[in-house]
Amino acid sequence: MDVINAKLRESSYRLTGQRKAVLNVMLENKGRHLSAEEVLWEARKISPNIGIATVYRTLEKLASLEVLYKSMFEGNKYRYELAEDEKHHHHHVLCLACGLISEVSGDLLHELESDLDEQGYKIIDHELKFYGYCPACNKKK
Amino acid sequence: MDVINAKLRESSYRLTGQRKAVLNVMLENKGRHLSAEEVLWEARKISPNIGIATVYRTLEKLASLEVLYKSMFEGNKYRYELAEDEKHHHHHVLCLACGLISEVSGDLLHELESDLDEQGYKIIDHELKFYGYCPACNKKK
DNA sequence: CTATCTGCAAATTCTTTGCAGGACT
DNA sequence: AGTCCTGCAAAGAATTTGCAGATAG
Repeated sequence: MDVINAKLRESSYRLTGQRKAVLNVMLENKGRHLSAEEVLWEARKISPNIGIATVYRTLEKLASLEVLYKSMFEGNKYRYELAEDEKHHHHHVLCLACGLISEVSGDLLHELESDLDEQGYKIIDHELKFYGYCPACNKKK
Repeated sequence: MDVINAKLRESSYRLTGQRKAVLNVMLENKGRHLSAEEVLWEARKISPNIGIATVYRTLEKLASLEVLYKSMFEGNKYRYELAEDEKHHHHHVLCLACGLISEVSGDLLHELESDLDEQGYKIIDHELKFYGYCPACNKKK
């Protein structure tokens, strides 16, 4: 939290009620992947008049500061999650049955990246998603 | 091509002029990743009155038959590429400088998948994207 | 004070859908 | 003939932007 505050200050970022609300929503949902719409509903419990534009602007800013991770799900929708240092590189498993998003840690990909390195690429980041069934749904089948 | 035709027939799929046009565009751009809009412009050279809706419907159908692969790029836009059997599992490298999309083959991910298997997941597919610089742009820096 | 932030509504961008007419087999 | 297909235009969904008023520092 101190780290987050420091990051915010760095970029002439005003800590308004609405931003506090969005930040609280994200902190209270550590580990979950929320859409902008979901953040809006939660944030309105704290800051009732907050609008969707403000939510988007805030999430965008927080993502650019790496306070949040932003990634695309369901092909056409971003979801945001609190960035936690321990899991800098993590991957998502999306359950095709129930929609559960779980996470896999592990940096299995360094090998592939150094291959690309040798080919002349400079890899900055990667994104990996798995599609399948979560343990609960897999059992039911 | 025979394989494609067979697939089409299987699903009471009519090979109209517009669909031939889209298919030709994709065949002529083997290895490239086209957006619906790009397919539209190319297809109009062959079938001048084709509309964007038809392009989407055709691409969707071809993707469902696994004649094409469909994947999300730039966060908000699908791109389509001809499916070639040899590279069933391949991954994308998106150059942050020039936008070039190149491909990596290799199924480095089985290891991670079997880990998940042991945890009770049933993994059906995965999608991996790398972000960085292609050899040409990396050199220029 | 004054630069930044907000809510609203309108605009954008990509994709999908409804419908009336047209075409393939 | 009858089902499937097409183009058009309108609808949808997610996100962004312009603007005039509000507010943090």
